[in-house]
Amino acid sequence: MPELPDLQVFGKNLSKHFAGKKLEQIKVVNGAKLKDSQAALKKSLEGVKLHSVYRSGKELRFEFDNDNILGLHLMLHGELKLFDEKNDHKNTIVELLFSNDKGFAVTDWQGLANVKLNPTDKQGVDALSKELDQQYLEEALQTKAIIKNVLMDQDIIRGIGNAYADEILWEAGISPFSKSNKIPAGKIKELARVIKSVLQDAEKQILKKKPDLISGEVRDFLVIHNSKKKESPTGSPILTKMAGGRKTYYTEEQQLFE
DNA sequence: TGGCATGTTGGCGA
DNA sequence: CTCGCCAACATGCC
Repeated sequence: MPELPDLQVFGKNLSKHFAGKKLEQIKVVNGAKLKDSQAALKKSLEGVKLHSVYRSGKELRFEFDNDNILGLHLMLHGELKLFDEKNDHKNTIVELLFSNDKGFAVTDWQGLANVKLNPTDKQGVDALSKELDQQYLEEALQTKAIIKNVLMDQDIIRGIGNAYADEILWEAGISPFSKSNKIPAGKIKELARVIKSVLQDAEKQILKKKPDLISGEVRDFLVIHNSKKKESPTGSPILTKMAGGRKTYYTEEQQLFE
């Protein structure tokens, strides 16, 4: 389950491989979760040059020269497989073949990964966008919901998942179970800064470790949401508890506002 | 060995 | 109406 920093790296690497290439063929192998038919995808995209690949929230976007955009959501277990690697792609959802005889498959054993033609953004702002600032956060946190659920709510902030929500809240010194509307302005300011720094730093770490990453995820550098670690960098025992149906990693160092 | 891990959606109940 | 929780989706991994 790649998260935002992984997707950021995938996007860059996919651009490297395929930007400027013409899409020869798009083939739907498992269309169960797709809103668009294979015919519609072919009509909109085949024969058109791929302009660029970028990330938006937890999606990748393939922007074509005719202004059509193919959105890709990998969900929990989706993977990208290049054709010039091994070719036994099980559980394929869709395949894209480009003009240089190369291409990639989107696979998912659970069948949940999906592509969508010209997706519309949810109302939330992207986690790395400049719209996500202290002021936006202050308004978004006018709710009784616990802070971790707000950070993961894609209608409020797009791109933060379970693992990075824990990392961000530890770095900001805020308990994940804090009531959002009880967090003081100073902490919100800190949180706005930390969201960016944690995500950007993670991308740097991934690029350093796996510069060509296009599938899977790198997360052994996570300091809190990491089952191999017993203590935070400052020596506090890492605790776990369920929240929002997910396992939450945190420590007593984080201040609880309620 | 089998419990755990991941995101989204939609339904339920407090 | 708001918020938290749960099931469903279906498999590989340590």
